[in-house]
This record gives sequence, structure tokens and C-alpha cells, in this order.
Amino acid sequence: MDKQFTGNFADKVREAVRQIPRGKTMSYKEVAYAVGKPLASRAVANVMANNYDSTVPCHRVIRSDGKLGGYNRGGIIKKRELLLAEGCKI
DNA sequence: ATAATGACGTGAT
DNA sequence: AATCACGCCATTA
Repeated sequence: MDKQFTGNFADKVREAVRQIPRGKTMSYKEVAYAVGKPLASRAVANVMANNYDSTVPCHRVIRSDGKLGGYNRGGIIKKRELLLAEGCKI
């Protein structure tokens, strides 16, 4: 395994994202707030970008502006499809 | 310790 | 509405 994000922060982020119920979405800012760092939206995004864990529905994390942001598992297109398939309004 | 990076956010233009 | 500039944060080199 490649080195994952070393740090407590990343773990918390992954854990929080893992709790996002199906059909729901959370903005990076919301996740950051959930882990206790409402201003760390940037860092959250970094964690997502380096996170390849299938148990973490990183596709449910989108921007606050309503944009999708990015996806490292097939591109934003795949991400949009997944969200739509879950019934998320984007 | 300093600089650079990036799936961000908000306010200004 | 779209774009630009600045701020914020954790991690890496």
C-alpha cells in the first residue's frame, strides 16, 4: 500500500465521509466543520484527492457552490452519475 | 523551518 | 452570471 495521509486529521475526515448516508451529499466545508476545523475545507479536499478507500463515499463530497469538485475514480462524470443514481439533486 | 501544492470558500470586479 | 484575487489548512519536498 502506498503511504496514506499520515495524520489524525485525514482519518477523521475519512470517517466523517464514511457516515454520509446514501442519497445525501456534504460540502468540503461541511466535512471540515464536522471534524472540528470549519476552515480546513482545503485540507479536506487534499485528503479526498489522496484517498482511494472504497469504503469512503468520497463522491458524496461536493463543493459548496453546487459544483462537483473532482473525482479520482473516473472523473467528475462518474461522480455525477453516482450521485444521480443515488437520487441526489445536483 | 520555509516554500509549494491542491477534489475549497468568499468577496470583489 | 462568470472570473479574479486572496485567505485557509494539512501534507510533502
